[in-house]
Amino acid sequence: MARGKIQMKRIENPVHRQVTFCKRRAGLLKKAKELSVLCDAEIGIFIFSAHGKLYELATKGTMQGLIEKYMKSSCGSQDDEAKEAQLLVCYLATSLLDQTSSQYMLGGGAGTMTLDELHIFEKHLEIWIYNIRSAKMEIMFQEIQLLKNKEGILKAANNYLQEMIEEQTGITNIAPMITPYPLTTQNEIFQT
Amino acid sequence: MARGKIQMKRIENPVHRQVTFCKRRAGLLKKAKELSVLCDAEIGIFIFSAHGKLYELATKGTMQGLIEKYMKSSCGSQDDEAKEAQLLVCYLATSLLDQTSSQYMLGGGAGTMTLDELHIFEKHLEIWIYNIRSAKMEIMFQEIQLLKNKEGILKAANNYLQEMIEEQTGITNIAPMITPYPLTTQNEIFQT
DNA sequence: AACTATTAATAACC
DNA sequence: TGGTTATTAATAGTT
Repeated sequence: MARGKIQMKRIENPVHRQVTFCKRRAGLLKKAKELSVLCDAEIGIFIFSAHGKLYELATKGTMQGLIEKYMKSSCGSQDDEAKEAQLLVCYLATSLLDQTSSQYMLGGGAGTMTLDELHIFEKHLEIWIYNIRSAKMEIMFQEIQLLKNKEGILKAANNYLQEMIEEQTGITNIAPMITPYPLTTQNEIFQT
Repeated sequence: MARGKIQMKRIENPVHRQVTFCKRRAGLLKKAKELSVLCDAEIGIFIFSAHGKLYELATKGTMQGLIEKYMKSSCGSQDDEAKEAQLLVCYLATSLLDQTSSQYMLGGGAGTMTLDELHIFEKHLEIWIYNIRSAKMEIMFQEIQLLKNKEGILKAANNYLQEMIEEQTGITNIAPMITPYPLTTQNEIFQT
Protein backbone atom coordinates (compact mmCIF):
# COMPACT_ATOMS: atom_id res chain seq x y z
CA MET A 1 0.00 0.00 0.00
CA ALA A 2 2.62 2.43 -0.92
CA ARG A 3 4.90 3.39 -3.75
CA GLY A 4 2.85 1.20 -6.02
CA LYS A 5 0.53 -1.64 -5.13
CA ILE A 6 1.70 -5.22 -4.90
CA GLN A 7 0.23 -8.47 -6.20
CA MET A 8 -1.53 -10.61 -3.65
CA LYS A 9 0.76 -13.59 -3.99
CA ARG A 10 3.83 -14.93 -2.30
CA ILE A 11 6.72 -12.45 -2.52
CA GLU A 12 9.45 -14.37 -4.26
CA ASN A 13 12.40 -12.17 -3.31
CA PRO A 14 13.42 -13.50 0.12
CA VAL A 15 14.69 -10.16 1.37
CA HIS A 16 11.53 -8.34 0.38
CA ARG A 17 9.49 -11.15 1.86
CA GLN A 18 11.29 -10.98 5.17
CA VAL A 19 10.98 -7.19 5.37
CA THR A 20 7.32 -7.31 4.51
CA PHE A 21 6.79 -10.08 7.05
CA CYS A 22 8.27 -7.98 9.82
CA LYS A 23 6.37 -4.84 8.92
CA ARG A 24 3.00 -6.41 8.26
CA ARG A 25 3.28 -8.65 11.27
CA ALA A 26 3.80 -5.60 13.44
CA GLY A 27 0.89 -3.92 11.69
CA LEU A 28 -1.39 -6.90 12.20
CA LEU A 29 -0.62 -7.16 15.90
CA LYS A 30 -1.12 -3.43 16.32
CA LYS A 31 -4.51 -3.62 14.61
CA ALA A 32 -5.49 -6.52 16.82
CA LYS A 33 -4.61 -4.62 19.98
CA GLU A 34 -6.56 -1.62 18.72
CA LEU A 35 -9.61 -3.72 17.95
CA SER A 36 -9.42 -5.29 21.36
CA VAL A 37 -9.23 -1.94 23.12
CA LEU A 38 -11.75 -0.07 21.03
CA CYS A 39 -14.40 -2.77 20.97
CA ASP A 40 -13.71 -4.65 24.17
CA ALA A 41 -12.93 -7.86 22.30
CA GLU A 42 -10.66 -10.68 23.34
CA ILE A 43 -8.24 -11.62 20.60
CA GLY A 44 -5.66 -14.33 20.16
CA ILE A 45 -3.26 -14.55 17.26
CA PHE A 46 -0.54 -16.98 16.39
CA ILE A 47 1.72 -16.36 13.44
CA PHE A 48 4.15 -19.02 12.31
CA SER A 49 6.80 -17.72 9.96
CA ALA A 50 7.66 -19.87 6.96
CA HIS A 51 10.58 -21.16 9.00
CA GLY A 52 8.31 -22.13 11.89
CA LYS A 53 9.08 -19.34 14.33
CA LEU A 54 6.11 -18.44 16.48
CA TYR A 55 4.84 -14.93 17.14
CA GLU A 56 1.81 -14.65 19.35
CA LEU A 57 -0.58 -12.16 20.88
CA ALA A 58 -3.28 -12.61 23.45
CA THR A 59 -5.19 -9.51 24.46
CA LYS A 60 -6.68 -10.01 27.93
CA GLY A 61 -5.54 -13.13 29.75
CA THR A 62 -3.33 -15.85 28.40
CA MET A 63 -3.22 -17.80 25.18
CA GLN A 64 -4.04 -20.96 27.15
CA GLY A 65 -7.18 -19.32 28.44
CA LEU A 66 -8.12 -18.29 24.93
CA ILE A 67 -7.53 -21.75 23.53
CA GLU A 68 -9.70 -23.17 26.25
CA LYS A 69 -12.41 -20.64 25.51
CA TYR A 70 -12.05 -21.37 21.82
CA MET A 71 -12.52 -25.07 22.39
CA LYS A 72 -15.62 -24.50 24.47
CA SER A 73 -17.03 -22.21 21.79
CA SER A 74 -16.21 -24.22 18.75
CA CYS A 75 -16.88 -27.76 19.93
CA GLY A 76 -20.56 -27.15 19.58
CA SER A 77 -21.68 -28.99 16.47
CA GLN A 78 -20.99 -32.60 17.22
CA ASP A 79 -22.85 -35.53 18.61
CA ASP A 80 -22.83 -36.64 22.18
CA GLU A 81 -19.95 -39.04 22.47
CA ALA A 82 -17.56 -36.87 20.54
CA LYS A 83 -18.66 -33.82 22.52
CA GLU A 84 -18.18 -35.67 25.78
CA ALA A 85 -14.73 -36.71 24.71
CA GLN A 86 -13.84 -33.19 23.67
CA LEU A 87 -15.07 -31.77 26.93
CA LEU A 88 -12.88 -34.27 28.69
CA VAL A 89 -9.93 -33.11 26.64
CA CYS A 90 -10.74 -29.52 27.46
CA TYR A 91 -10.92 -30.50 31.08
CA LEU A 92 -7.60 -32.29 30.98
CA ALA A 93 -5.98 -29.46 29.12
CA THR A 94 -7.36 -26.89 31.52
CA SER A 95 -6.29 -28.76 34.59
CA LEU A 96 -2.86 -29.47 33.26
CA LEU A 97 -2.02 -26.27 31.53
CA ASP A 98 -3.07 -24.19 34.48
CA GLN A 99 -0.51 -26.11 36.46
CA THR A 100 3.08 -24.95 36.47
CA SER A 101 4.37 -27.28 39.13
CA SER A 102 6.24 -30.45 38.42
CA GLN A 103 3.51 -32.79 39.63
CA TYR A 104 0.48 -34.06 37.87
CA MET A 105 -2.41 -31.96 39.01
CA LEU A 106 -3.67 -34.85 41.05
CA GLY A 107 -0.49 -35.57 42.93
CA GLY A 108 -0.64 -34.45 46.53
CA GLY A 109 -4.37 -34.70 46.78
CA ALA A 110 -4.89 -31.04 47.55
CA GLY A 111 -5.70 -30.20 43.93
CA THR A 112 -8.68 -28.33 42.60
CA MET A 113 -10.89 -31.27 41.71
CA THR A 114 -13.63 -32.46 43.98
CA LEU A 115 -14.31 -36.09 44.77
CA ASP A 116 -17.25 -36.15 42.37
CA GLU A 117 -15.17 -34.65 39.60
CA LEU A 118 -12.43 -37.16 40.21
CA HIS A 119 -14.97 -39.94 40.08
CA ILE A 120 -16.31 -38.79 36.72
CA PHE A 121 -12.79 -38.27 35.46
CA GLU A 122 -11.80 -41.77 36.53
CA LYS A 123 -14.79 -43.25 34.72
CA HIS A 124 -13.88 -41.38 31.54
CA LEU A 125 -10.34 -42.63 31.65
CA GLU A 126 -11.54 -46.16 32.26
CA ILE A 127 -13.72 -45.92 29.17
CA TRP A 128 -10.78 -44.66 27.21
CA ILE A 129 -8.51 -47.40 28.43
CA TYR A 130 -11.19 -49.88 27.47
CA ASN A 131 -11.42 -48.36 24.01
CA ILE A 132 -7.67 -48.32 23.62
CA ARG A 133 -7.48 -51.96 24.60
CA SER A 134 -10.20 -52.79 22.11
CA ALA A 135 -8.30 -50.94 19.42
CA LYS A 136 -5.10 -52.75 20.33
CA MET A 137 -6.90 -56.09 20.24
CA GLU A 138 -8.32 -55.31 16.86
CA ILE A 139 -4.97 -54.31 15.45
CA MET A 140 -3.37 -57.44 16.86
CA PHE A 141 -6.21 -59.54 15.51
CA GLN A 142 -5.67 -58.05 12.07
CA GLU A 143 -1.97 -58.76 12.31
CA ILE A 144 -2.68 -62.34 13.28
CA GLN A 145 -5.03 -62.69 10.33
CA LEU A 146 -2.38 -61.23 8.08
CA LEU A 147 0.27 -63.56 9.38
CA LYS A 148 -2.05 -66.53 8.97
CA ASN A 149 -2.75 -65.52 5.40
CA LYS A 150 0.93 -65.19 4.70
CA GLU A 151 1.59 -68.52 6.29
CA GLY A 152 -1.04 -70.12 4.05
CA ILE A 153 0.43 -68.49 0.98
CA LEU A 154 3.95 -69.52 1.87
CA LYS A 155 2.86 -73.09 2.50
CA ALA A 156 1.07 -73.19 -0.81
CA ALA A 157 4.11 -71.77 -2.55
CA ASN A 158 6.28 -74.25 -0.77
CA ASN A 159 4.09 -77.12 -1.84
CA TYR A 160 4.09 -75.85 -5.40
CA LEU A 161 7.85 -75.58 -5.49
CA GLN A 162 8.19 -79.00 -3.96
CA GLU A 163 5.94 -80.47 -6.65
CA MET A 164 7.98 -78.81 -9.36
CA ILE A 165 11.14 -80.25 -7.92
CA GLU A 166 9.57 -83.66 -7.66
CA GLU A 167 8.50 -83.45 -11.32
CA GLN A 168 11.94 -82.40 -12.46
CA THR A 169 14.10 -84.65 -10.31
CA GLY A 170 11.86 -87.54 -9.42
CA ILE A 171 13.08 -87.20 -5.83
CA THR A 172 10.17 -87.16 -3.42
CA ASN A 173 11.70 -86.74 0.02
CA ILE A 174 12.91 -83.14 0.02
CA ALA A 175 12.01 -81.31 3.24
CA PRO A 176 9.50 -78.44 2.84
CA MET A 177 11.19 -75.17 1.92
CA ILE A 178 10.54 -71.61 2.92
CA THR A 179 10.23 -69.29 -0.03
CA PRO A 180 13.01 -66.76 0.26
CA TYR A 181 11.27 -63.82 -1.42
CA PRO A 182 7.99 -62.07 -0.68
CA LEU A 183 4.98 -63.07 -2.70
CA THR A 184 2.80 -60.29 -3.97
CA THR A 185 -0.82 -61.07 -3.31
CA GLN A 186 -3.97 -59.18 -2.57
CA ASN A 187 -3.19 -59.57 1.11
CA GLU A 188 -0.34 -57.11 0.78
CA ILE A 189 -2.84 -54.31 1.20
CA PHE A 190 -2.28 -54.88 4.89
CA GLN A 191 1.03 -53.16 5.29
CA THR A 192 3.29 -54.63 7.91
CA MET B 1 -8.07 6.69 10.39
CA ALA B 2 -10.60 8.81 8.70
CA ARG B 3 -12.66 11.91 9.22
CA GLY B 4 -10.72 12.65 12.34
CA LYS B 5 -8.68 10.31 14.49
CA ILE B 6 -10.10 8.44 17.44
CA GLN B 7 -8.84 7.89 20.95
CA MET B 8 -7.35 4.49 21.65
CA LYS B 9 -9.84 3.52 24.31
CA ARG B 10 -13.07 1.61 24.50
CA ILE B 11 -15.74 3.22 22.34
CA GLU B 12 -18.53 3.98 24.76
CA ASN B 13 -21.37 4.43 22.26
CA PRO B 14 -22.61 0.85 21.69
CA VAL B 15 -23.71 1.49 18.12
CA HIS B 16 -20.41 3.02 17.15
CA ARG B 17 -18.61 0.24 18.94
CA GLN B 18 -20.51 -2.46 17.11
CA VAL B 19 -19.98 -0.83 13.72
CA THR B 20 -16.29 -0.35 14.39
CA PHE B 21 -16.04 -3.93 15.58
CA CYS B 22 -17.48 -5.23 12.31
CA LYS B 23 -15.32 -3.02 10.13
CA ARG B 24 -12.05 -3.48 11.96
CA ARG B 25 -12.62 -7.19 12.42
CA ALA B 26 -13.00 -7.56 8.66
CA GLY B 27 -9.91 -5.43 8.20
CA LEU B 28 -7.88 -7.48 10.63
CA LEU B 29 -8.82 -10.78 9.02
CA LYS B 30 -8.06 -9.38 5.59
CA LYS B 31 -4.63 -8.23 6.74
CA ALA B 32 -3.96 -11.63 8.23
CA LYS B 33 -4.83 -13.41 4.99
CA GLU B 34 -2.63 -11.01 3.06
CA LEU B 35 0.30 -11.56 5.40
CA SER B 36 -0.15 -15.29 5.09
CA VAL B 37 -0.18 -15.19 1.30
CA LEU B 38 2.56 -12.64 0.81
CA CYS B 39 5.00 -14.10 3.31
CA ASP B 40 4.06 -17.74 3.36
CA ALA B 41 3.12 -17.61 7.03
CA GLU B 42 0.60 -19.70 8.89
CA ILE B 43 -1.76 -17.60 10.95
CA GLY B 44 -4.53 -18.35 13.38
CA ILE B 45 -6.80 -15.75 14.91
CA PHE B 46 -9.66 -15.95 17.33
CA ILE B 47 -11.74 -12.94 18.14
CA PHE B 48 -14.30 -13.06 20.90
CA SER B 49 -16.74 -10.18 20.79
CA ALA B 50 -17.61 -8.53 24.10
CA HIS B 51 -20.70 -10.71 24.13
CA GLY B 52 -18.63 -13.87 23.64
CA LYS B 53 -19.32 -14.59 19.99
CA LEU B 54 -16.38 -16.25 18.28
CA TYR B 55 -14.89 -15.23 14.95
CA GLU B 56 -11.95 -17.23 13.75
CA LEU B 57 -9.46 -17.54 10.93
CA ALA B 58 -6.91 -20.18 10.17
CA THR B 59 -4.80 -19.70 7.07
CA LYS B 60 -3.49 -23.07 5.87
CA GLY B 61 -4.95 -26.08 7.65
CA THR B 62 -7.32 -26.02 10.56
CA MET B 63 -7.41 -24.15 13.84
CA GLN B 64 -6.94 -27.46 15.64
CA GLY B 65 -3.75 -28.04 13.74
CA LEU B 66 -2.57 -24.57 14.62
CA ILE B 67 -3.38 -25.00 18.30
CA GLU B 68 -1.43 -28.21 18.28
CA LYS B 69 1.50 -26.54 16.59
CA TYR B 70 1.23 -23.67 19.02
CA MET B 71 1.36 -26.01 21.99
CA LYS B 72 4.37 -27.81 20.62
CA SER B 73 6.10 -24.48 20.06
CA SER B 74 5.24 -22.83 23.31
CA CYS B 75 5.31 -25.65 25.85
CA GLY B 76 9.06 -25.51 25.88
CA SER B 77 9.97 -24.22 29.33
CA GLN B 78 8.67 -26.80 31.74
CA ASP B 79 10.01 -29.80 33.50
CA ASP B 80 9.70 -33.34 32.35
CA GLU B 81 6.56 -34.65 33.96
CA ALA B 82 4.52 -31.59 33.20
CA LYS B 83 5.82 -31.57 29.65
CA GLU B 84 4.99 -35.21 29.22
CA ALA B 85 1.50 -34.60 30.52
CA GLN B 86 1.04 -31.65 28.22
CA LEU B 87 2.22 -33.62 25.23
CA LEU B 88 -0.28 -36.28 26.15
CA VAL B 89 -3.01 -33.68 26.24
CA CYS B 90 -1.90 -32.38 22.88
CA TYR B 91 -2.01 -35.89 21.62
CA LEU B 92 -5.46 -36.52 22.98
CA ALA B 93 -6.72 -33.23 21.66
CA THR B 94 -5.24 -33.84 18.25
CA SER B 95 -6.59 -37.31 17.94
CA LEU B 96 -10.02 -36.36 19.14
CA LEU B 97 -10.51 -33.04 17.54
CA ASP B 98 -9.37 -34.25 14.13
CA GLN B 99 -12.20 -36.72 14.33
CA THR B 100 -15.65 -35.69 13.15
CA SER B 101 -17.29 -39.08 13.42
CA SER B 102 -19.47 -40.12 16.27
CA GLN B 103 -17.07 -42.68 17.67
CA TYR B 104 -14.14 -42.21 19.93
CA MET B 105 -11.11 -42.12 17.73
CA LEU B 106 -10.19 -45.56 18.85
CA GLY B 107 -13.48 -47.24 18.12
CA GLY B 108 -13.38 -49.30 14.95
CA GLY B 109 -9.69 -49.96 15.23
CA ALA B 110 -8.81 -48.42 11.90
CA GLY B 111 -7.77 -45.12 13.45
CA THR B 112 -4.55 -43.24 12.96
CA MET B 113 -2.65 -44.55 15.98
CA THR B 114 -0.18 -47.37 15.66
CA LEU B 115 0.05 -50.23 18.09
CA ASP B 116 3.11 -48.70 19.75
CA GLU B 117 1.36 -45.37 20.13
CA LEU B 118 -1.65 -47.05 21.63
CA HIS B 119 0.58 -48.89 24.04
CA ILE B 120 2.22 -45.70 25.25
CA PHE B 121 -1.15 -44.00 25.42
CA GLU B 122 -2.56 -46.83 27.51
CA LYS B 123 0.35 -46.59 29.95
CA HIS B 124 -0.17 -42.86 30.33
CA LEU B 125 -3.83 -43.31 31.08
CA GLU B 126 -3.04 -46.02 33.59
CA ILE B 127 -0.70 -43.65 35.37
CA TRP B 128 -3.37 -41.03 35.40
CA ILE B 129 -5.97 -43.41 36.72
CA TYR B 130 -3.53 -44.41 39.41
CA ASN B 131 -3.01 -40.76 40.33
CA ILE B 132 -6.72 -40.08 40.33
CA ARG B 133 -7.34 -43.04 42.61
CA SER B 134 -4.61 -41.83 44.95
CA ALA B 135 -6.23 -38.42 45.05
CA LYS B 136 -9.63 -39.96 45.70
CA MET B 137 -8.21 -42.10 48.46
CA GLU B 138 -6.62 -39.11 50.08
CA ILE B 139 -9.82 -37.11 49.96
CA MET B 140 -11.79 -40.00 51.38
CA PHE B 141 -9.19 -40.52 54.08
CA GLN B 142 -9.52 -36.87 55.06
CA GLU B 143 -13.28 -37.23 55.17
CA ILE B 144 -12.99 -40.29 57.38
CA GLN B 145 -10.69 -38.38 59.71
CA LEU B 146 -13.15 -35.54 59.79
CA LEU B 147 -16.06 -37.86 60.55
CA LYS B 148 -14.10 -39.57 63.30
CA ASN B 149 -13.30 -36.21 64.85
CA LYS B 150 -16.92 -35.21 64.72
CA GLU B 151 -17.97 -38.49 66.22
CA GLY B 152 -15.60 -37.96 69.12
CA ILE B 153 -16.89 -34.44 69.67
CA LEU B 154 -20.48 -35.55 69.59
CA LYS B 155 -19.81 -38.35 72.02
CA ALA B 156 -18.07 -35.96 74.39
CA ALA B 157 -20.96 -33.51 74.12
CA ASN B 158 -23.39 -36.31 74.70
CA ASN B 159 -21.56 -37.39 77.83
CA TYR B 160 -21.42 -33.83 79.06
CA LEU B 161 -25.16 -33.33 78.58
CA GLN B 162 -25.88 -36.61 80.22
CA GLU B 163 -23.83 -35.60 83.26
CA MET B 164 -25.68 -32.31 83.49
CA ILE B 165 -29.01 -34.09 83.42
CA GLU B 166 -27.84 -36.49 86.06
CA GLU B 167 -26.76 -33.61 88.27
CA GLN B 168 -30.08 -31.80 87.90
CA THR B 169 -32.51 -34.72 88.13
CA GLY B 170 -30.65 -37.38 90.03
CA ILE B 171 -31.85 -39.88 87.41
CA THR B 172 -28.93 -41.91 86.10
CA ASN B 173 -30.40 -44.27 83.52
CA ILE B 174 -31.20 -41.89 80.62
CA ALA B 175 -30.07 -43.34 77.30
CA PRO B 176 -27.23 -41.43 75.55
CA MET B 177 -28.53 -38.57 73.39
CA ILE B 178 -27.46 -37.25 70.04
CA THR B 179 -26.87 -33.50 70.02
CA PRO B 180 -29.34 -32.02 67.56
CA TYR B 181 -27.28 -29.02 66.44
CA PRO B 182 -23.79 -28.77 64.99
CA LEU B 183 -20.97 -27.93 67.33
CA THR B 184 -18.49 -25.36 66.18
CA THR B 185 -14.98 -26.58 66.76
CA GLN B 186 -11.57 -26.16 65.23
CA ASN B 187 -12.25 -29.25 63.15
CA GLU B 188 -14.73 -27.28 61.09
CA ILE B 189 -11.82 -26.09 58.97
CA PHE B 190 -12.40 -29.28 57.04
CA GLN B 191 -15.42 -28.22 55.06
CA THR B 192 -17.86 -30.98 54.28
C1' DA C 1 -24.83 -0.91 3.64
C1' DA C 2 -22.58 3.02 0.74
C1' DC C 3 -19.99 7.02 0.50
C1' DT C 4 -15.73 10.07 1.17
C1' DA C 5 -12.52 12.90 3.72
C1' DT C 6 -9.03 11.68 6.34
C1' DT C 7 -5.77 9.02 8.73
C1' DA C 8 -2.84 4.94 8.98
C1' DA C 9 -0.15 1.45 6.83
C1' DT C 10 3.33 0.34 4.05
C1' DA C 11 6.50 -0.60 -0.61
C1' DA C 12 10.35 1.05 -2.18
C1' DC C 13 14.25 3.18 -1.12
C1' DC C 14 18.22 4.49 1.80
C1' DT D 1 17.50 -4.54 10.84
C1' DG D 2 15.76 0.83 11.41
C1' DG D 3 14.23 5.43 9.22
C1' DT D 4 11.90 8.30 5.28
C1' DT D 5 8.36 9.23 2.00
C1' DA D 6 5.21 8.68 -1.84
C1' DT D 7 1.40 6.09 -2.28
C1' DT D 8 -2.25 2.98 -1.35
C1' DA D 9 -5.52 0.99 1.92
C1' DA D 10 -8.39 1.31 5.90
C1' DT D 11 -11.81 3.48 8.10
C1' DA D 12 -14.72 7.42 11.16
C1' DG D 13 -18.21 10.01 10.45
C1' DT D 14 -21.92 10.73 7.73
C1' DT D 15 -26.09 9.57 4.58
